[in-house]
Amino acid sequence: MATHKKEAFTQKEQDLAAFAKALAHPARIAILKVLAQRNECICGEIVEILPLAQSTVSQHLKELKNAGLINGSVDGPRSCYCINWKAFEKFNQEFSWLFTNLKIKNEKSCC
Amino acid sequence: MATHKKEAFTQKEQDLAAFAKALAHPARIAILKVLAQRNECICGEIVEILPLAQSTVSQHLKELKNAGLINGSVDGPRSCYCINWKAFEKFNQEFSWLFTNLKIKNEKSCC
DNA sequence: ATCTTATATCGCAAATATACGATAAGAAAA
DNA sequence: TTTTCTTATCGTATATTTGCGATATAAGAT
Repeated sequence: MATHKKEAFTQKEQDLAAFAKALAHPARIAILKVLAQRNECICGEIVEILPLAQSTVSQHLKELKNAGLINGSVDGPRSCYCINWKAFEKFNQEFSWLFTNLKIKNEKSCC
Repeated sequence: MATHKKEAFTQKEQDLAAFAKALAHPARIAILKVLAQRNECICGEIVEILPLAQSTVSQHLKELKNAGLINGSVDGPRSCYCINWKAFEKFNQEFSWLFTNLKIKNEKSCC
C-alpha cells in the first residue's frame, strides 16, 4: 500500500542512506573509479569504457551529481565530471558516526 | 528493454555495489545503529524502535543478513542479530581500493 | 546556414524495492 | 494439547530503478 517512509527517520540516517544508494550500482562504482584514476575531468570517455548506452551512462552521471558525489561543468560541446572529494569525506564521517558507540569496545560478534 | 547488466562489471564493482545497496535505506541504517549500540544480539526490540511493521523489519533484516552485514541465529522463539564487523572491514578495504590511484595525489576537484 | 559531435532528456518497458496485512512455523507456557 | 508469543514468509499494491532508442539541445566545424 504505502512505499517509502523515509521521513520517519533521522536526517543523518537519510543522508547516509542516500549516499549509499548513489554507490549502489556497479556502473556508478565503475564511473567513480574512472574519475578517481584520471582526476581530470572526463566526459564521454566513460561511455566508451562502460558497457552501457550513452543515455544510460548520462543518467548514472546525473544521479551521482544529484547525490553530490561528483561535480560537473559544461566545457564547450562536452561535459566534464570529477569527484567531489569533500562529499566522500563527509560520508566517511557519517559512516563512522554509525558505529560511534562500539566498534572499538567490542569487535567480536555475539552470534 | 533490458534491466540490470550487473554481470558486465567486475566482481569487485559488484561486491561494493551490493554492500552499498544494503546500506541504501534509512531503516537499515537505523537497524545497524541499534545493533552497533548494543552489540549484544537483539531481535524484535528493533521492531518496537522502528516506525515500520514487523514484517517489513523482518524483510530488512533478511536483506542485511543476505548481504553479510549482520549475523543471525535463532534463540528459542526469538531471533538474535548482530553486526558482522569483518564484513564492514572488508567494505572499508574495497572502498579505499576504489580510489587507490588518487585521493592522496590530488585532493582537489577540477570542476 | 548547415552539418557534425557530444550530452541531456523524454517516453517507455521490464525488473526491483518497499510496505503492509495475513498467515505459517516454531518454541515456550498454560 | 492448546494457547501464546515471536519471527519468517507469502501475496499484493505501489513506487522506484534500470536500460534503451529516439529526440532535443548546444557548441563547434564546414
